[in-house]
Amino acid sequence: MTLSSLPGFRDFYPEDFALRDHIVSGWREVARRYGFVEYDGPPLEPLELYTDKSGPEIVDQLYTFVDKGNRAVALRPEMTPTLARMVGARAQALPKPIKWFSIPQLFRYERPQRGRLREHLQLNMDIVGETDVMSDAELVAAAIDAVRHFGLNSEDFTARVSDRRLIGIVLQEVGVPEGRIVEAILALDRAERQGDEWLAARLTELGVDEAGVRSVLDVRGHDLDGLTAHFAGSRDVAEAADRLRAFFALMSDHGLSAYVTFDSRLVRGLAYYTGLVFELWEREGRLRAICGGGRYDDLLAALGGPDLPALGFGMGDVVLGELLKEKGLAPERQASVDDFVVYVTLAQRSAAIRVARRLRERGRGVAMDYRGRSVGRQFRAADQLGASRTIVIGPDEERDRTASVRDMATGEEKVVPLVELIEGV
RNA sequence: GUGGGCGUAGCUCAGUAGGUUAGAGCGCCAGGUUGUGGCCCUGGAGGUCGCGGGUUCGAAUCCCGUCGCUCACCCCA
Repeated sequence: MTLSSLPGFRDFYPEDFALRDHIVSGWREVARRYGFVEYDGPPLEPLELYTDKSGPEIVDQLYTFVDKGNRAVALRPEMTPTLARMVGARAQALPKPIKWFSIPQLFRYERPQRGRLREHLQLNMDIVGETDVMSDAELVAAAIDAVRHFGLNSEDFTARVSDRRLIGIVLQEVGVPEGRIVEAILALDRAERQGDEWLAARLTELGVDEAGVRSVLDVRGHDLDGLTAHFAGSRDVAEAADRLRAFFALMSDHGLSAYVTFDSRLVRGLAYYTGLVFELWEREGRLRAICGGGRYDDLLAALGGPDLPALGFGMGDVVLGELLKEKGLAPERQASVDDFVVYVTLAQRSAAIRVARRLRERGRGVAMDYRGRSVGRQFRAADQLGASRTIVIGPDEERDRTASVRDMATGEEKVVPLVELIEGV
């Protein structure tokens, strides 16, 4: 048996599953606290759901095949098209804002690397049907809490925030033609990796004159005030900046100011964002973004869904999991057993099983030895399982209807009547 | 898709001027005489040295290919 899992796919051994479950239940808890409700869709979707509206690079990375009914199908690479369809079907009936979350397993055929596999779990939280800046702030707050929940704080990670509309207006101010704003925005995104020279050349290509290019390079990295000061003459810039200021004021109300910073260099690669964009990053490490999202007011309609404003984010379990392991915040193992019931001789086995049953009925996690090994070995097994108590049933205990209960942490042991043992749980 | 590094037991790693049955620690299993764990002692299981081919009398050690992991690109949920 030499079969291994496919590249980029994971086997979850119990200790791995412990981390996965820790993350997933933490996310659920945070989503619940923000008033989001959970939904899910099929992992397998019609291929057209993605080919029609998604970019070619996404289509290249799709897991696709033709099923036995001769349908072209794909494993879902993202959740938004499914969300658009589901919300679309009931758009009229659902009270707004619609606050839904999901933790789908998503698939993408690409080169696996640290923090990026071909499959991952991703928390998706979306708000549909609301444009107020308060929804922007609450969504980012939820994203931050979805990381803070695991014990990370503002020394560990930070949220970079920007606004596509503001950046678009700035680009318009410096002379990018109306129809090429999106291209210029994507160029800004690539410039993070390609450098200023590349950006200058690209902007020139897009029709920006020398002064405009200099202007863009100047304001890259400026804070919000610096940016508005630079374009002091523009009412549009001032207005767009005001929304961001309101956003930061709200983040302060959420008590999360320490986490958020405006970053004019952040634009995110996806073409469909129309306003707020944000990413969560580990402060020091070389890991990828923990999370990314933003406002996409036109996307649902573009996907054939309802014409409703929306915003959302995706947060993968892979990068977050790496980070938790790095910081020593990952659980070592799944919850251990509560009680280990020892039978001293085979004659007490039945009595011991009955005790175990009563304890289980009370909700205790109980384990026993199967082979009647020596008491010493049974204790060792109890220790290995991390039992908090070991309950010994021997001839004396059986006769007296008692049990010897040993606290495994302190080593303290006492004889307790069975009734008390069971009722005391 | 492109380039670099790596690939020996479940884990962390030794082991090259190529030479008889490939090692250690941890972990696992069984004992240490049948009523008590964490320590200790003894024994054991477990490896086609990633896989395939080549060079050689002989390869874990050299060469080629391939797969996987990883890092940097590319791209990004």
